[in-house]
Order: sequence, then C-alpha cells, then structure tokens
Amino acid sequence: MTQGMPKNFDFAEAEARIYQWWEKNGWFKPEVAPPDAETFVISMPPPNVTGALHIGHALFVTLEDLMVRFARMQGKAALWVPGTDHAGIATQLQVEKMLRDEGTSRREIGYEAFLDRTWEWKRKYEGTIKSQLRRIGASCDWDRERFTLDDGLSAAVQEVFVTLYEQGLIYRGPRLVNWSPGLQTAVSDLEVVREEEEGQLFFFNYPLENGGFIPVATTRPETILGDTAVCVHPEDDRYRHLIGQYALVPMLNRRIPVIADDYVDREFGTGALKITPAHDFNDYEIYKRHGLEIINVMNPDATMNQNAGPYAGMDRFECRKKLWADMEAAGMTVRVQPHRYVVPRAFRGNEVIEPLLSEQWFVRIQPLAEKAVQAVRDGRIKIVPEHFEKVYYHWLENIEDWCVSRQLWWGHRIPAWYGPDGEIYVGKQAPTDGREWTPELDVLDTWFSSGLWPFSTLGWPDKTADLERYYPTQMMETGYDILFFWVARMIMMGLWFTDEVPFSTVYLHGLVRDKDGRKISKTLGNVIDPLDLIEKYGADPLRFTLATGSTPGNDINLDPARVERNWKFVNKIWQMANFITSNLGEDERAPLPAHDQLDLPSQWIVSRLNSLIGLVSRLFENYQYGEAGRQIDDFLWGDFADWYIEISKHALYNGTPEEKRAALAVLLHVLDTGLRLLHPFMPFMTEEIWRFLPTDSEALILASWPQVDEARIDAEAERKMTMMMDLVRGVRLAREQYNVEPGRKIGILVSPGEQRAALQDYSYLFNRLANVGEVKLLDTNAAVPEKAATVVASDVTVYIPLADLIDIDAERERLAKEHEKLQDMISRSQAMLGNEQFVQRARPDVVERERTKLNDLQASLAQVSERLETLQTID
RNA sequence: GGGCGUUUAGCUCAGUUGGUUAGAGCGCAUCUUUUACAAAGAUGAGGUCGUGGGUUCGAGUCCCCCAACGCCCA
Repeated sequence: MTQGMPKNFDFAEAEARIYQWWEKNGWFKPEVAPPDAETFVISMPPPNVTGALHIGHALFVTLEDLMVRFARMQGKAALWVPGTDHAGIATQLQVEKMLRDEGTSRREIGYEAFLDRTWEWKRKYEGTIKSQLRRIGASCDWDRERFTLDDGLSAAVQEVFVTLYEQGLIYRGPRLVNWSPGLQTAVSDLEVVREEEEGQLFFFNYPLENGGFIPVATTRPETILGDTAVCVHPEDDRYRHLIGQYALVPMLNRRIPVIADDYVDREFGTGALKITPAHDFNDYEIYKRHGLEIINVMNPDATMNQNAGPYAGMDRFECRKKLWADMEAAGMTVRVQPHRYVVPRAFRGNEVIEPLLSEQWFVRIQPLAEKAVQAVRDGRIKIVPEHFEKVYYHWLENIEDWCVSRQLWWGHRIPAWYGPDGEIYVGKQAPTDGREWTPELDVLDTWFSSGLWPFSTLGWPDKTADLERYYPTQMMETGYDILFFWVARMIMMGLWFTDEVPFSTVYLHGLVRDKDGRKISKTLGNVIDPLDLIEKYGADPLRFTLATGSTPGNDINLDPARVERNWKFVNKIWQMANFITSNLGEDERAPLPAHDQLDLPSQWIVSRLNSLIGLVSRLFENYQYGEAGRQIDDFLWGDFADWYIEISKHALYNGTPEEKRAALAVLLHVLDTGLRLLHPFMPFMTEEIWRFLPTDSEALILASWPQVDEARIDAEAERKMTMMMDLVRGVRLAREQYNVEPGRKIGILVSPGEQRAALQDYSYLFNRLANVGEVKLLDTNAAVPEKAATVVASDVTVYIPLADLIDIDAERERLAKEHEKLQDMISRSQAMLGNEQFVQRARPDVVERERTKLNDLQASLAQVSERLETLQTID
C-alpha cells in the first residue's frame, strides 16, 4: 500500500464500496472454504415483507453476522441463508389498507387483482429490506436467498400438508376458534393477545319459566341471545333448588335449562353463570360435558345473525347497548359496575377477537411436540440462555391442536378439494376422476411454512446437494418472543420430516427498547430507525452498541449516546492505525521478534494480547459476544492506545534502528490481531484499515482467526509493567495534587529496590508519560530531599523534589493516609493467609497471588513508614 | 393462580467453574491543544451490589424468605 490513510474514516463512502467488493468476490459464500471444511450454517429469520426493517432486525443481523464472520475466519464453510416471509395476515392487512386509501377494497378488485397488487407490494418492500440488510453489513449468501412463497418452498409446504394428512395428523372440523371479524379469518391461540382492560360487569335477573328469577352477571350482554343454559355450583345453597328448572332467554323467551357444574366460581359475580357455547371457550367445554344446545348468534363480520331475532343485523357492540336498554325497560336489569377483565385482541390489527364456531383445518400436534421435547431434553438441541428450556417444555407439554387454516387470500392454498358428494380430497394435484371438485380456498397459517424454513430453504423435499452438505444447520438465532410461534414449530417439523434436529443451538436475544426501557412503538413516538443511526454514525458503531449492550435473552435498552461513543471508538482505532501505518517504512513486514528479544513494554502488550485472544475465543464459544466486545474495547483503547502506543514513541523517535523495527513489528502485530478480533463486530472499519496494512491476506473477511501463543503470556512482565504504570500514575497524581504547572518538567529521584535494572532501562517512561525531566537512580541509603512528594509501589519509591510547592504537613498527612490504607489491606491479607482453612482449601494460584500481593504491600508499607519517619524529624 | 426474569455509581449497563481494593461508557468536577486522535489526553468525585437470613476459610456471584418492577402461561 503506497498511499497513506485518510485523516478520518469516511464510513458513508467506504461501507457501500466494501460491501460490494465482498459480495462481488463471492466471499459470503461457503465455497470460499475447502470442500471438506466443517460447516456453520444459520438460516436467517426471514423478515416480513410488510415494510422496512426496524431496530430489532438490526440486532439479529448484528448477532448472526458476527457468528457467521467468526466461523468464516475460523476456516469453516460459513453459510447464512437469507430470505423473507410472506407474512399472511400482516401483509394482507397492509395491502388492504393501501387499497382503502385508494378508495377501493380487495373484494372490489377481486382475487386475482388483489394477489397481483400484493406481489407488487412484496417486490417493493423486499427490495427495501435487502438493501437495508446490506447496509448493516449482513454477509449472507444472496444467491441462496428464498421467499416463503417461492415454488420450491410451496412444494415443501404441500408435501408436508399432504403427508401429515395421510398420517392422520390433519383433520377438518367444526370447532370454536378465535375469529378476527375485521379480517374474517380464524387465527391461532398464539395470535391472540389477552390483556386486562377497563370494562363493565352487567348484573341482571334471568327470568325462570315458573316465575321468579336467578341473578346472573356477564361482561358481554350480546351473548345472552345465544345462551343455552344457566349454570350454578352444585353445592350452592342459594341456587341448589333451581337445578333442573328452566329459564327463559331475555327478549327471545327461548327455554333453557338450569344446570349444575362445579366449574362455577361461587364467589364471582352472582355465583350463577350464563352459558353461551358458541361464543365462549369455557362455556364450550361445559356444553360438551352436559350435551347442551349450541346456538351461534353472530355472523363472520361480528354482526348479529337471524338467531338473534330482533337484533339480527346489528353490530355486536350496538346490540350490546340495545339489548341492555330493552332489558332495562323490561325490568330485568339490576346494575352495571366497572370491571377489569381480560379482552382478547388480535396480535395483528388489535381488534377484539370473537370466539366463533367454524369449520377449520387442524394439526394434531402432540406427536410432533413429544419429539421436540425429547430433542432438547437429551441435549441434541441446546437453548441459550438455558432458562428458556423450561418455558419451551411447558408450552409443548400443554400444547393444543393447531388451527392452520386462514380465510385469507395471501398465502399457501391448502391442497384440498371438495367432491360433489361432500367428500374431501387432499393431495398435491386436483383429483382427475372427471367429476366436479371444488378447490379449498383457505390458505395456511404463515408459520406453517416458516416452520419448514431451515430445510425448505436448502431444497427439501428434493435431496439437493445443499441439503446434503448444509443440513442440519448449527445455529438458530432469533428473539425469545417467537420461541413458540417459530422455533418450537421448526423443531417439531424438522424432526418429523427430516429425522434430524434442524439446528443444534438456539440463541435467543431480547427486545430492543428505548433508553428508558420502554417498549418501542409508534404510538409512544420513541421509534429508533436503524437507518438514521447508520446515516449518522455508520453501521459499525450501531453494531458494536447492539452487540456489547446485550446479554443473551435479556432486553437491551438502546441509548443513542452509546452509539455515539462507539463512533468515537471507531475513530480512535482509525487514528491508531493512521499513526502506525504512517510510521511504517519500506521493509515494514518485520516479523515479531522472539519474546526475550522484546523490551518490557512490548512483552507486556504482547502478553496481554495473547490473554485477550484466549479470552475472546472462549467467550465466543460460550455465546458471550457482549463481554468479548467489551474486552477488546478495553484492551485496544485502555492498554494499547493509552499506554503502549505512547510508550512506543520513545523507540520510534529516539531509538536505534533495531529498537524502532521491533516497536513497529509489535505495533503492527497488535493492530493486525486487534482488527481480526474486532472484525465480526465492526466489519467495515476493520476491513478498510486492513487495506492499508501489509498483511498476509487479501481481505480481512477471509483472514484467519488469531491463535493464542502461550509462550508469549508472561506474568512477570505484566507484574513489572503494572508496577511501572502505577509509579507513572503516582507521579501524575502528585503533580495534580501539588498543582505543578502542566508544562513544567520536574526531576525525580528513584529508590529502585529490587528493580534497579528495569528502572534504569525504562526511566524514559517517566519522561514521556509524566512529563518528567531528569530521572536519578539513588544508591541504597542515599540521602533524599526533605521537601519532596513520595510515590510508592512495591519496594520502589519515587521522590519528587518540589521545594517551592511542598507543604511538609500536607505531605505527612497524605502519607499517613496512604500508610493507613496499606495497613488495612495488609491486615486483611494477613488474616486471609493466616487462616489455615484458606491456605488449605483455596486454589493454589489464588493463595500464591495473595502472597505476592502481601509482599508488595509490605514493601510499600516499609517505604512509606521510612519516609514518614524522615518527615517527622523535620522541624 | 402457576412459572420466569430483573434489581450493581446520577443515567445505560458489564461482572459464567465463589477468590486482588466491585468495573466500563455517558454525565459531572479540575486541568491540558505535547507532532495518531479535542471525535483526544490526564486526574478526581461518585457504590453498605433491592431487604433479611443461610452455606462457605471467603458471597455481587450459591441457597431460602420478602419487596418492587417486568415478561410468559392460565
């Protein structure tokens, strides 16, 4: 590289250029690894084609890209399969809204035109999503991109549906389901959100056939019209005598029995319960137990039907008012009181869900669920963090049949046909017996197709080369909020149809919230658009913030101030690289000298670097990406930039050619390794800097992951260097405390104890890092100036003679404090080491470390005491 | 009602086989434009790790109780 680095990192320009360069070279493809390389595969959770990506998507992209890049650098055949989801309900809602805005509707334009418009919508938003994924830096293999409605995936869906049907695991039947009146479709239990809301409890007297009444309370008076019984507790003395009598439905005068069931909660309301089997799940159970009538009083659009008599045609809520008013006029009502109760609302669209009786397709899911539980129990699948395994078991062990049919237009048509005599045929093709068969119009739940994602994207049911090589996958990274919706279903489907776990690890991330921990929502107005942050700071700071601000399974409160700070981190690294590259000469690829050839600071930084490599690699293997990132940050900024780079200037500017070459070799080695470690977090900036370094790899994305060199880990060098750093800090602090003018160079006297050689060789550290002029090493028992500040570390004492500034009393006080502190720590340490239990039971290295510490403390205390004695003799 | 999670500095968060004097960033205070970086550097203030017990030589970390907040399931 002949050209120097620009002064600053122009992320806006570089990010697009680098991404294209990676992609064009095919480096996102697993084929860059040898054909026999171990595989690492992630199926990307397909974003819905409903709109733009939000900050939650940025989190999953960051984490998955990090995992994939790490695997790639480890030499694995890393494959990240991207794609999008047709998202039946969500997308249809959006397109219908668009049509409404245009003054039309799906019914008006018809089925074919609606689908055309939806495909058009899909193409538009898919384009947006793909460009956004690129902006974040996703290194996925675009040649393997899939969409849930692709031909191949549709074939997989058909195959699965037909097979399950043939296995007797799919049935069609009338059942009470959750009905979405606005969309006019059934939805599954999971798509219903139940929340407590402020409502009313209506008390009224249910007239009895033989005169009198029984008091009843309800939250939904309109359902009275569909009552088929009144139910009391069998042991309720208030009502026991009424069991077996008949009541009359208000305004309709339909005759219904009074029955007994111990399901009734005697404490709630009046203790008597009206039963509406066609509109309430609990009542439906009682209906089945008692063989009651079942009367549906609602149309699919939640208006009342002819069974509601005079109320037919009214909207459900209008009917509620009118019926109550009529009952009031008839003298049946008692009172209405405010009441908090649980209202079911649609996960998509938020309208009030009605339990409604209808014909739907169901999957008998239990046999699949059992296998799915087993796979986690026996460890074939590991869930991170582990505590989600309990949640997973609980849901699968209490699973209900899955309602998979939706009365939508956008989705996979259920491969079934109805014959002229009412028979049902399920198959991949329409029957060809010459008779009139009517195709099923219902489509499948979106999650039915996403449940096949890890293998359908690789070509299943065909035995493709990709399926052979890349299935089962290794990692499923997604949010804990879709553990049931998606992860559990993929495991069930995967085990059932491929006889293998679809992935071996499930990593669950949390929700991204705003900095005050509030859920992000349009209504709160606290939406954080990842693209805004990328425009402002670049993709790397956003990624680093998301990766380091989170721990597995926990929500992350995203503060844009952290993104800004990490933008500064990017700049910091850029400046470090700029400094290093600008000092490199022509023969810049000097190899790292042998460890014993390095000076102390270099031994120290290289030792620290190798510890870091080991630590980061371990953290990665344990999915502790956040901690890994923070450790790299601490090292590069706190150790490398703040200390080593500053120190290296001595060799670069004042050293011999040999010293200079060694320092450059160390600088380059640490930078090179640091960039490798950081690349999975911040791919753009690290790759851009890489271009300016003399390296062994064309691109950082393909560079190898660093290996620990145990021989370079040097505890003794770290100890000595830490002592030197403590002394430097001490001198700085003394300058600060005595208000020494910043520009004034001061001389120091050093009583070096055992460290004479080190202090001789590295006295320049004081010159460079503490603005010290002359450093004079004292002989043992040499006289020391009275008016001097004192800094002590281990058995080394530094005297700072500041005759004009030192107040002996103040210095005495300062040292007395230091003395006291040391004494405290020594007592604690002695108590510990004096405890036989500790010495016997603690790990040897812990004991050893404690002994070393005590020695240093005692040496320091001796120095401080001696100095204090000297000062006592003055005046 | 059952289950799970969280509670550490003013704010946002780390702290994973229990082991130095509990850390970082932001914010705050004081100082510095010394040739990588003021998008910076130096120094400092700030915490009885939610409460109460227990286990242990040793607890922010393990166990139990309680409290507050949040989530999931019913």
